[in-house]
Amino acid sequence: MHIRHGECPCDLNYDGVAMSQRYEDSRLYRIRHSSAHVLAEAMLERFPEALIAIGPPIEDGFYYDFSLPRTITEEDLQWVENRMKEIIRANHPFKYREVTPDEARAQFQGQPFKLELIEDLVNGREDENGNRIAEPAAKISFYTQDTFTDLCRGPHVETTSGINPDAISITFKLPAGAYWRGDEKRPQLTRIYGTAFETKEELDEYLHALEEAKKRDHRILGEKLDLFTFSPLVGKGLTLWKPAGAMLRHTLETWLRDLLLERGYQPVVTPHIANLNLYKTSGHYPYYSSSQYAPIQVDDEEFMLKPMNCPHHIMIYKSDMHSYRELPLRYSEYGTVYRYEKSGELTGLTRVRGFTQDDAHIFVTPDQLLNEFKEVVRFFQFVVGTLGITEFRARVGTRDPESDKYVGDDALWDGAASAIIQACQDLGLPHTVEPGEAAFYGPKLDFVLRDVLKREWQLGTVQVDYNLPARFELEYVAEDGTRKRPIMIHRALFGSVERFVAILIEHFAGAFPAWLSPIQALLIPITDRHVEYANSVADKLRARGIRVDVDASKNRMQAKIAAGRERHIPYLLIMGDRDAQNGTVSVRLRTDEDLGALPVDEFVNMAANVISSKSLELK
RNA sequence: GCCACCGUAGCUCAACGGUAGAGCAUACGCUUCGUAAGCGUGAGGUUAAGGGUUCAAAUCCCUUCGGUGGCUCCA
Repeated sequence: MHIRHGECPCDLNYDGVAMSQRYEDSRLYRIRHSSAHVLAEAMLERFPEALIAIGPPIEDGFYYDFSLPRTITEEDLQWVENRMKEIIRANHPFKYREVTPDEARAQFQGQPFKLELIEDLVNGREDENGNRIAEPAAKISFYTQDTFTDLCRGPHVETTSGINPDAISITFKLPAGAYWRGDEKRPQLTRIYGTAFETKEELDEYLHALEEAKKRDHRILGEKLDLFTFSPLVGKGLTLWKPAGAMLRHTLETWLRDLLLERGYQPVVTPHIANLNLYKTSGHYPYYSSSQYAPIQVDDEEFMLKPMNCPHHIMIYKSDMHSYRELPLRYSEYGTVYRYEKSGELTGLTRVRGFTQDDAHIFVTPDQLLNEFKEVVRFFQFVVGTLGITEFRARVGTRDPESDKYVGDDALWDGAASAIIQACQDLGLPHTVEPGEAAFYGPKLDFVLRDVLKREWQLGTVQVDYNLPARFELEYVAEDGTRKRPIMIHRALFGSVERFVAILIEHFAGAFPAWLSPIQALLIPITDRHVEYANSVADKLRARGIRVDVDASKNRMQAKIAAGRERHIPYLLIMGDRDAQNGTVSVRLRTDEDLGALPVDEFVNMAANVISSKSLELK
């Protein structure tokens, strides 16, 4: 099945460690599933005309979708939550019953969504959770509690008192719109989210964790740390990087650029617009046209803002004759691209309309494909490993066999997909295979990370492509003198610099490792008469490449320390008379550890060492 | 794009039909202090924009713009 964010935590095995018990088999799962039924019962009391759709457990809770006669209000929600608790306390059993299709149809007269589900079960199309089923369902079953009966396979708790009325909430999250069966062409329903735990303490803990998570949201920290901003006058989804954010970004880019050079990548640079014909040749137009900005008319030609860098790199490849001896040929570029994302899809730095990919395209012979692919995966592992990021999952995106949005013939697709799966197996990389997640030109391996609100975002990607080389008629001269077609690997490790920075901000909660911190040391002269000494120390640190700020304000030292802590600056260097006399700085770490007075050179050596080693520690 | 909610000073928020306020930040003055925020004064807002209702609108209604939570779609 498709795993969408917020659903099915069972497979979300971020660190590859097998979970001791599957979520679906847990008591908590049954509690949440049962809570969804109670929610539906209470909602039907509040809105007797409501149409009911589906209500599954999800990670962290459950939901139920309704078609309502009017907009639901906060008062409605509160009423329903209170009513749910009453129903729970009445201790109604959940009664299971198998029924015939006709009984099912009769039960749900006037409930068109349920009737559609019944027909799909009877005809073997989809089950009630939207999963494809090959055969007609063996049986149709109901669960009934109190006055409410639902089409359902279970499992449930024995009676409603299996749910703790003090450990449920449907008011913690606003209702949302959701399309029937996830199809934007079908009716939009009102989705009520709820959560349930076994104890009130667990619920409170969950709600508290949610509040804490919001504090490390990259949008909040981006404002607080002066990293980036947006302006409606510039345009939504178009990031303005402030000096501190640009410094962070620059540091990341420089680091990766050096790593690329070490690994035999060659830099290339390409423009931000191109003739529409380029994208017609590549197939990006029209396959991708819904996410592209409208063409720009220039004289009698049409140009388009660059939505991806691949065709440009291909034209560089095509500008020369290549020998097999040159391959793998690796072109890399920080390529800024522009994509028209629907307005409701934009989110902070994770989803924007203009972003920079750490893009590269590698041209290989068939023999080289597997090994080169594995090298890219190892490269990704090295990059995130350096940052201490271990929580990600690998997703092999293959073609959806029922969709027509893919180019190229089946044999090539299958060959490419099996190469990717082979590479994962060779590397011992746990992965899921998900149909429908491929690029239009080929299957791919994506590295998916979660933000602080547990939403999934694709970052690094490695894609195998036989199609664009064919469309552009790419060639290399083989050992035997014949012309052969290279295979392309599209790859990005950060994915986009914007999204990667967002994930980093949240991962570190704004307290970046020293080497990434926009300001690495804050110099705090205790009084005005120490400013001169602070400036001389600052010069020494800058000479060793350490990024410093001198707080020469008239604030008290304590206030300067507080400000430095707020900014999560790794090293706070306090200096007063004693330090000026002895040539020392009093070092206080971001962690509040006090290292006492150190000779300036000693501190510089320590800090420079931490920075150059990209250590996650501060000493 | 769709459903819902929201938009008050640079930031975080208050006032919720009756003349727009606080803290932080900023400017100026006082203070010159040894490890989590010294004191004072000033400046800063046609309450996102436009329209409507009302004797009176930040507050109620409509439109547009922007944001948030979802859905859809994606790096």
